[in-house]
Amino acid sequence: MTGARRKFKRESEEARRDALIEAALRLVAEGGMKAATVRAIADRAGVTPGLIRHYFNGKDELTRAAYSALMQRMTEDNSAVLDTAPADPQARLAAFVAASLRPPVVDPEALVLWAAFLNGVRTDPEMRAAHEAGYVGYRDRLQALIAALPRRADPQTLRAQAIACNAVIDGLWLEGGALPHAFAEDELPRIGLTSVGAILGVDLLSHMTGPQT
Amino acid sequence: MTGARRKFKRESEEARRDALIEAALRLVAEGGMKAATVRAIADRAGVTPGLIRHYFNGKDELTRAAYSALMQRMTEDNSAVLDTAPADPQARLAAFVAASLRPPVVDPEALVLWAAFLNGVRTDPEMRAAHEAGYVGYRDRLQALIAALPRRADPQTLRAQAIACNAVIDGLWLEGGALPHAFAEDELPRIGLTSVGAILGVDLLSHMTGPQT
DNA sequence: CTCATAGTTATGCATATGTATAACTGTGCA
DNA sequence: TGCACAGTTATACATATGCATAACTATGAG
Repeated sequence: MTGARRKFKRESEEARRDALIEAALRLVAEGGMKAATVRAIADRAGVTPGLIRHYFNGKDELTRAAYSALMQRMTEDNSAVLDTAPADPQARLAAFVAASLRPPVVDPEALVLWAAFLNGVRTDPEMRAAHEAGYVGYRDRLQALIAALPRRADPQTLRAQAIACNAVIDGLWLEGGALPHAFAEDELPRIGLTSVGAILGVDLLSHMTGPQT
Repeated sequence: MTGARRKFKRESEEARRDALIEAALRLVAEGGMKAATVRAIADRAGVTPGLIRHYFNGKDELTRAAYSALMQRMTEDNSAVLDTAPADPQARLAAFVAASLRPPVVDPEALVLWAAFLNGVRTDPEMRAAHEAGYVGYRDRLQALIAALPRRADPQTLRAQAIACNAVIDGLWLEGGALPHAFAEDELPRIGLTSVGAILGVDLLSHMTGPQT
């Protein structure tokens, strides 16, 4: 056996960071945080462990970067629906709620990732900040959609209703990820529209469109 | 320094197993699965690491036992309410739903534990079985309460509605654990009763009782 | 009181993990 | 072409982790 040194190709910083983050997320999704060791991550990304330290100050920083990327991806998936949504406020809200309860937002892998990072989010201030940002961003969008409904509601109840609707949606999102086979096609969006409609006192179910555009 | 051997007291098998399980759960709740090492668990339980192997075949078995204990405790907390619940079906269901959305069922620590064990539940067949048992147990109780309501509903929609209500409740349970400060006193039960009532087409909110008996 | 046994501790080991450091090499530039 | 540097690899190290084994001792039976 010749002790031949491994061949390699130089890549841009962005490409390498993305590859490492993606490898970390995949490993976490497959086997929990425990499975995402520096060696496993490097192997999955096709590099050697030392390179992680070249692009990140340590494993913790890579973990934080991976979580930020996850949050960003999820919020993007979700808000993209508003670009093609109709103008009618009620239909618009219905589209947003339904999109939050369908793939790719509802996804077993996303749930596992969320759970795996939960403790870090509690503990690490930076991860906590990233989480808060993503959470309030989503809730603000939801609240804006609710505020646009043709009805009268004072700011206080508006905010309370936004929290309530967000809770129902988040909860159903969790259930959909945890028990993918328990729900029939479009059953989750239907439950969500029923519940959110009940909280707001409007009918959203009739505005539900078929499976994503 | 005298190499004095540590003093110890003999305990019953049950006491030792309980202590080790409790120590493991506390550590997981505080720092995730990663924090629950054999040494840390033994230290927290006031014994030395070797003893874990005396009472469990390995760390995995202790982990499984801890999860089973957790599931058992949670389902007990929840079903205890039915013992003192009123006889009227509607009030009975309302009491059950509300209890599921109040402490001690809703609890940040419980959520963290749930998340920490999620990957193991997916992976390990035994943990999966324990989870399924607890889940269907809860859903069956809920479905029985729904079936007792004075209205007509065929078995198929009954089951679908039970799943939907369960999803809403679970979701709100999650939110309550994740954001303890986001909800006012009894706001979570109120949201839950509103949503479940909407799904079933009955009024549950008027049957809500004050904070737990 | 004696003593055997099972509960408990102490020690050691093989492996895994994160990180530091040095050696190598592909790549753009003069 | 040749060179210098940043990207990449290889190696080493200190510590942590789960597990095995042997030594010890609290406790109950006789």
